[in-house]
Amino acid sequence: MNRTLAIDVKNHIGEEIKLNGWVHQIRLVGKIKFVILRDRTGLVQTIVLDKNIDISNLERESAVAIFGKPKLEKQAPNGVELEVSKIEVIEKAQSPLPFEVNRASELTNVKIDSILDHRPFSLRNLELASIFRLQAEIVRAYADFMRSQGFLQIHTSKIISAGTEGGTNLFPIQYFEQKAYLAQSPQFYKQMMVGAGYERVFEIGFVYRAEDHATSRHINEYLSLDFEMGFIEDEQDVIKMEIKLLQYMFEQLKKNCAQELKMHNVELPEIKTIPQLRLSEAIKICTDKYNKKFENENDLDPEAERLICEYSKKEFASDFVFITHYPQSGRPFYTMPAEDGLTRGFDLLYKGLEVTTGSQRINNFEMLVSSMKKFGLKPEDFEFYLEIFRYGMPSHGGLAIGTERLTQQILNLKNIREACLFPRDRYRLTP
RNA sequence: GGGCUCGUAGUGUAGCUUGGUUUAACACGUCGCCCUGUCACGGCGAAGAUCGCCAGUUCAAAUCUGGUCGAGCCCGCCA
Repeated sequence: MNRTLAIDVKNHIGEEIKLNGWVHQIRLVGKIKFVILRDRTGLVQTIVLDKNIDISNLERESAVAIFGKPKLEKQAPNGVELEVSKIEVIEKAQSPLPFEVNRASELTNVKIDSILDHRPFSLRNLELASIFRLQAEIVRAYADFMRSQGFLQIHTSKIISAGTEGGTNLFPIQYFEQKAYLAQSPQFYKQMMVGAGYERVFEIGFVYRAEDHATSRHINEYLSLDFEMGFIEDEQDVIKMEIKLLQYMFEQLKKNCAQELKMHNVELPEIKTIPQLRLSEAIKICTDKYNKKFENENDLDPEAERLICEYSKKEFASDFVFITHYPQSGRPFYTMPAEDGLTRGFDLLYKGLEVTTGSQRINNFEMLVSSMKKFGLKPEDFEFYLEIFRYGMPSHGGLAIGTERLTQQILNLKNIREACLFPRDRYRLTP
């Protein structure tokens, strides 16, 4: 017999059908027994009235086949339930279960560490599973949008010979007789592909940061949504592209993830435009309006990021805010300089957290080489990268979005690890 | 690299400040009995923890001290 999905049960009233799934809940109410079945499409209530059907040994979370006839029933959830004729246990679940998986998280209140220790099992929970359904939609919408704008999807190596952006640490790996590193960004490669003639490219791939921190917003391997575009006027073209991207993405999420958003009590706003502040203005706002003191005026610290987002929400009714005109000292060597020691680099903050870094890049060969030297890098080590800059490199720019951070902020998750299936952090290598 | 906090049944917590009537409590889960409309079902009962580990102080340690292992958070840095 073909299998029917939970979501389709209502279309088979009166027919004998087979359901497959997991035993979500068992409720014994006297001589009536309810078995709630869960499959990938959701829940469906089944009812056992025949006293010859023995379910006394049925365990929650066992994988089962349930046979029976659906009927309309006012008292059932969604008005439909299946009257059981037979239950087959495909594979029994052992007791005890690692934790209560069939309830809303606010009721089970399981700690992130227990969730991650039992990661596949934890995703039996509808609320936890919904995070990754939404994340899949974020990534799908990203790819669809980029393609619609003429971007080519590329896949570049995560095994590299040298780092791109000085500051962050690289994971060294042994590559036969050579020393190699895990890529911290596809930066060089996406720029090279712009110069190659594709003009517009995007990549969805893991990147690796050997940063020795343990916070609710850092993981050492994360999924980076990168794009790079050629023949731009300046960084504003990149910013405009990201605004259109986020508008499209939010529309798609509202349309295709209504259930997931509702499960997390999230109502996505319509993005009209996104305000911009120069870094110097942002610092002034923090100092003047919030009495914040800065030790380093090259960047906003996490507290300042939260304050500026609070300000943006109040003044512009926007959860997002771009910070622009960062000084050269805080940005990577390939960032296009602007007047007064500033750059054409920007960040995007969302609900108090940095989710994007981008910029216009240097496209002139001599300027790039001299910038490299200023940063203490040897141009001869990067010949593979520099070559294309000799042969007519267009003006260009791009950005990178942290997928898990974006997911975390959209769903108001406390910890970024909740937005990552198998997070790699300072101490965790399994599962 | 610097700082702060937490480890108590399968899960989540209380108890620790002020060591002793604690036989370590509560909720969920598990097991048994009852219940013909549950939907966070309900009622009655039961099992399940040498209080992370090691050492110390003490007549007495879940409780105080030191070490150790594990975990969470903040800062620097970053998406």
